[in-house]
Amino acid sequence: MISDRVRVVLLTQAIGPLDYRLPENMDAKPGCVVTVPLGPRKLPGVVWDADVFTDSPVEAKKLRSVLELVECPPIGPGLRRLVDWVADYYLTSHAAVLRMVLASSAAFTASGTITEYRRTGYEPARLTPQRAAALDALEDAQGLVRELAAEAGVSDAVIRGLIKVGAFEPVIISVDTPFPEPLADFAVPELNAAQCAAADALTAAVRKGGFDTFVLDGVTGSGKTETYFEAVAEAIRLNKQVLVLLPEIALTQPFLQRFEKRFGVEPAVWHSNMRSTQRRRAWRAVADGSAKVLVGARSALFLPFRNPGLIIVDEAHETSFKQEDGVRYHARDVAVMRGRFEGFPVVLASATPALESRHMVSIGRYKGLEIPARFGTAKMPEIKAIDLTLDAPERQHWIAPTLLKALEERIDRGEQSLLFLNRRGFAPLTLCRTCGHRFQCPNCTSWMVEHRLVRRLACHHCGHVMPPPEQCPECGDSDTLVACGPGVERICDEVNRLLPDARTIVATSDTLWSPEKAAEFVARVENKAVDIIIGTQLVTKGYHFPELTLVGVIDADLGLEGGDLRAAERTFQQIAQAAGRAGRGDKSGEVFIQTRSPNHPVIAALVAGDRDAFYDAEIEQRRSAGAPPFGRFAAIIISSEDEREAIEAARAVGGAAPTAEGMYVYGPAPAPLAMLRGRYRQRLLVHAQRSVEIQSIIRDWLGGLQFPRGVRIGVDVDPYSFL
DNA sequence: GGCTATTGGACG
DNA sequence: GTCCAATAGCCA
Repeated sequence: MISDRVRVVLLTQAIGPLDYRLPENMDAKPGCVVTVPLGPRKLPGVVWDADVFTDSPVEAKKLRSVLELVECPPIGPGLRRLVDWVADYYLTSHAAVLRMVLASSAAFTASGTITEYRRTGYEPARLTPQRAAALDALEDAQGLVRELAAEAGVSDAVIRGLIKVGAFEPVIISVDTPFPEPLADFAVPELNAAQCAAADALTAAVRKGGFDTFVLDGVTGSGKTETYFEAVAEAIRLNKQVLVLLPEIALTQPFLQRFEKRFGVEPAVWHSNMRSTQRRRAWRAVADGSAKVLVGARSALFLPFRNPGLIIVDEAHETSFKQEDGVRYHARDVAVMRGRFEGFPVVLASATPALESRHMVSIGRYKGLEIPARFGTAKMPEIKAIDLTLDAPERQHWIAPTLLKALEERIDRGEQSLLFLNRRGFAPLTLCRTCGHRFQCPNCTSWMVEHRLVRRLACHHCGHVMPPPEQCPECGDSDTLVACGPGVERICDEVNRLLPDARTIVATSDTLWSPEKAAEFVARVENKAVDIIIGTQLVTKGYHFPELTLVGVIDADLGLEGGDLRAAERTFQQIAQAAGRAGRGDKSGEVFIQTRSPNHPVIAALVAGDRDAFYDAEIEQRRSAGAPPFGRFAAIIISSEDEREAIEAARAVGGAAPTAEGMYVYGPAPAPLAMLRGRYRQRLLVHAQRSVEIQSIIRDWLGGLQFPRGVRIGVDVDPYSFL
């Protein structure tokens, strides 16, 4: 006997999978999207493989019937295994992951359709001359009522009457316009030998199919994109779909242009602030296989590709691939798992691969592909350190004389420069000269950052803003507030004062917040309407400005503070990426790194251009500390609006900590951002050897505890932010 | 006793 | 998540 019972994962969190009866006429296999009754409500869910869950089945008489089968392509087995894996690995619910797959109702909204009609073959009993003429003329026709009436030379009412008696039937047509097909051979570029070798390896893997992971490691300006485009082309030829993941929306615009030059059309796009109709169109086109190439942010990873053949993770070292709220997954790692479950190659492209990725190459799990030199005549820039203790800027200035002189030279020569400082706004801290009051966010443990361009103080964590106060709220003195430290806006001010003729532009997420703004920025720089760009890490990625020959790193020591696990690696990557903007055309580039500790291994490695030595030293340090990739961490964050409640709950978690061989639990302690968005946060840190199954241990540990309402527990597996 | 506020399960 | 029923708290 075939079981008429199905397991349904509801999209509502905190309700586990439930069993339903399948009506006889309904064929809902695992992966099908359905609606089911729950109490008085009607909820969406997905039929799931029964063997994934181990709970004992509910008695048959409790079962209610599935209400309807939603008209949408089912979620395939590979993607279902990925959902299982993500839910298990990142300690979250199937519901939370499935919501990303169904992209908050993109799957359900059936709007954007029109209804056409066609003949059913039924002959109505009452056959007037008009009806007979219509049936005769519209034998194989299909169209809107208006169109059919016009074609048959009768009135709309005749057709409507025929629809009513059943001689015509409705056909639902999607108005979503299909995405144009990219052309694999639209503009095939000339590749150099190193690019060719890498491209051949990738195209061979795409052709062969099956899972494999490649680390495409090419210095900045080496033409990584052109290289992996060959693999994209091969997938298009084989009629397979491709996903390209980018770390920031700001990068999509230049990417789309490069893509169009190579393949003749723009690819489909996916990111979080799309309109719901665009979202629906992209979702459907991915699901029915008509969108061949999709470029997207993290969340595109969970789209239901019908026939996936390749995922490219561009700038794969970027920490923004780690999702920090909701389901805290790492897109790079999930991409690799998706390739494994669905059997296709995954490419991690970067000029500065993550230590983890390099390690996987060295132990033979991933395949390394290197492009060691820049493309064409471009040479790697020369990198020099400026010792700020010897070559100091004036008081309340941040540009050392040597760097200033270099900037002047570029202006004289009509070349462009980039000043890199990873700090938005004017000044990171504002304080009162009289009483020492510091402006702190009322909801977070962080300073209010002055943004002079928009005349506001803003919290970069929760978005709280206030107008710049006239007087100190503590002591009441006016005109005593001073800005401490530099942000990009302040550096821009300094440049404008010292080099009044220079045309400057500030490039941060505040100024390039939309693809249009980003495109405008690119156009201004390319048209040489800008001499000096002052930017955060946003401009260190993806952009290619041939006239840019000087990069100045304002404060290389900034990222090294705080001493988190990846501080050195991140600083190295950021500065290497910033430096990589220089000298990408036929003019050679020069990079100055301002630092107070020129002998720090990170700075020394950058100046010496000795990437491998830095990576090797860093990996040894990780090994001896048992840090990733040799060991693993998980953070347990306990938060509440009430501080005492948070502390007590955290103590309870700490008190119940299990002991396991090779696992250590630290804390609880106030989380590094002790207050965030009005919630007090406590943290425990779990450090374990790789062999320890921390997921099941933490699941059992927290599952056995009860907390007052208002206390929230979040687990961050493989945390990136130790902030 | 009778009223309202709080909380723990069930929901299939 | 939302509903409901059992329970606790409160006043007269």
